[in-house]
Amino acid sequence: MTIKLHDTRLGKKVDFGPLDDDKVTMYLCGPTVYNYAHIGNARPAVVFDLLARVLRRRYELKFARNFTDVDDKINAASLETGKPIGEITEKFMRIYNDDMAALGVLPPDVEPRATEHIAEMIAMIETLIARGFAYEAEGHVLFDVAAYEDYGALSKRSLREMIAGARVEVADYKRNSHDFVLWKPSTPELPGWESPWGRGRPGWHIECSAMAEKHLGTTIDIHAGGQDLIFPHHENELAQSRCAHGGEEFARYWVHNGFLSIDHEKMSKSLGNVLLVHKLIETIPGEVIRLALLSAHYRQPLDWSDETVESARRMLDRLYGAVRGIDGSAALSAAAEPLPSVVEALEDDLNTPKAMAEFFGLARELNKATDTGERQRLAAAMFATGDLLGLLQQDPEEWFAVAADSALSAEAINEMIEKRNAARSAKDFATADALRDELVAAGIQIEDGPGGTTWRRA
RNA sequence: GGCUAGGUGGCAGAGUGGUUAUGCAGCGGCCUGCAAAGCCGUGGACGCCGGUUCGAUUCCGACCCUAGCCUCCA
Repeated sequence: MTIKLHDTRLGKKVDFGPLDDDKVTMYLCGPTVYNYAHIGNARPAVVFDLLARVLRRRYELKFARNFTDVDDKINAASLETGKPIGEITEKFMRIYNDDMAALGVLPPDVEPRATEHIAEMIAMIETLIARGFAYEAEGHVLFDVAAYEDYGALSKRSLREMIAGARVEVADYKRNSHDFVLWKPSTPELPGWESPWGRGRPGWHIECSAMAEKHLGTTIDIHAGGQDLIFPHHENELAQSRCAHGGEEFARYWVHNGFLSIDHEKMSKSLGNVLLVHKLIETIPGEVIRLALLSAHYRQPLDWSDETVESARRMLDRLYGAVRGIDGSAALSAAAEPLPSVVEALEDDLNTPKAMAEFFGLARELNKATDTGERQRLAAAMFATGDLLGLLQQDPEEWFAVAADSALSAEAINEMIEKRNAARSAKDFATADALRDELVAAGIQIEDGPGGTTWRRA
């Protein structure tokens, strides 16, 4: 079985094979660090973290995810808050990594920053000018889309259509309305670097091209990102890189995740429904958010709502419930392999819903098994599968103890359980039930099992 | 308007040219002092109209609807 991926350029699912037999390179467009990441930003981070995990099982992966730390939005934020640009970008890079870590996103192999690759960008722009794909105009350097005949191949648009549908006034220094900025001049108060075209700063698209080239080479295996980046960002990146590299292929597979909506509405500042990961993780376990983001196939649209979250939480309850109370599970998991059917589903274009269905099948098997050795073997497989998915990373007892809504301490709960069990032994069921009702009212569910009484948050 | 994706049972959400997705919720049973969890069983679906086919939710065409993109939003 080969890994299958849906390639945006071809518009279909294809067999994946890297350029190098056992090495894979992958680039993901990371955040522009001027604000907290929202849940929509988290989707590609989580989805492609999972893809990275899946790829690493078979290949030596070099995964790069950049930070865009020079951008007009950052400049605006600096102007607004009066804080230096570097302070803003440092702060939000740190927060971004912390927030993503809370969602089980493993650090990529490289996290290049745009500001540390200015020289590479300038060199690439010079090459583009020298080869006739870019021109200087009024302190700007622009990419000449007319010089690149495959422009539009990725986003499947023709230049003619785009020009016909253009709704924006064209700057008069552009030869063509779709020419895009590679370099633009900076005023003294804006961040800027000396260049052959004067003091200025790079355009957005060239950043990714330069960073991908520097860290992954001229041709990369997988380029990932959100669907909304296909045009213009990825189309432009593709154009720049190919033209700078003598027409060589830029990315062999283009993979894009679908959009996320909130309560069936587009997330936007004007609607006031922007959900920040930083805020969400205060009340929702990171694994719940992660699973919620993986509950739909990555290319499908995903609607985020309270139900989405609650549903993910219930799924995790079921998985954690199966492995609860099994000894030595953590030690066993080190040697265990993830469930083959889960791996297979993930290797089939990251079919996470299918993978979860298979995972639940394993949980059911475990719930049914009575033999201790069998239960340990199955539990080890559960944890190994969880490791692959970035789930089941907590101790099951801790998972069920997270009593966010309960005012009762663990000691108080255990005390009440003892009292209740004493009453039960004495066949005083009225007292026992009263205690249980009290706990339920506090958000604690009692479970009498063969090994004694356990509890969980409701 | 153009381009690209979608429209599946109460909800979420995979998949398939004829045979159980899965999770939650429902119903019946087992277990339990009663519950909860778990297990067993069960009802319920493929936007609309045509076409291909022995047979289509699955392929083809039209239509309706939804979403994203159409110069810097993941």
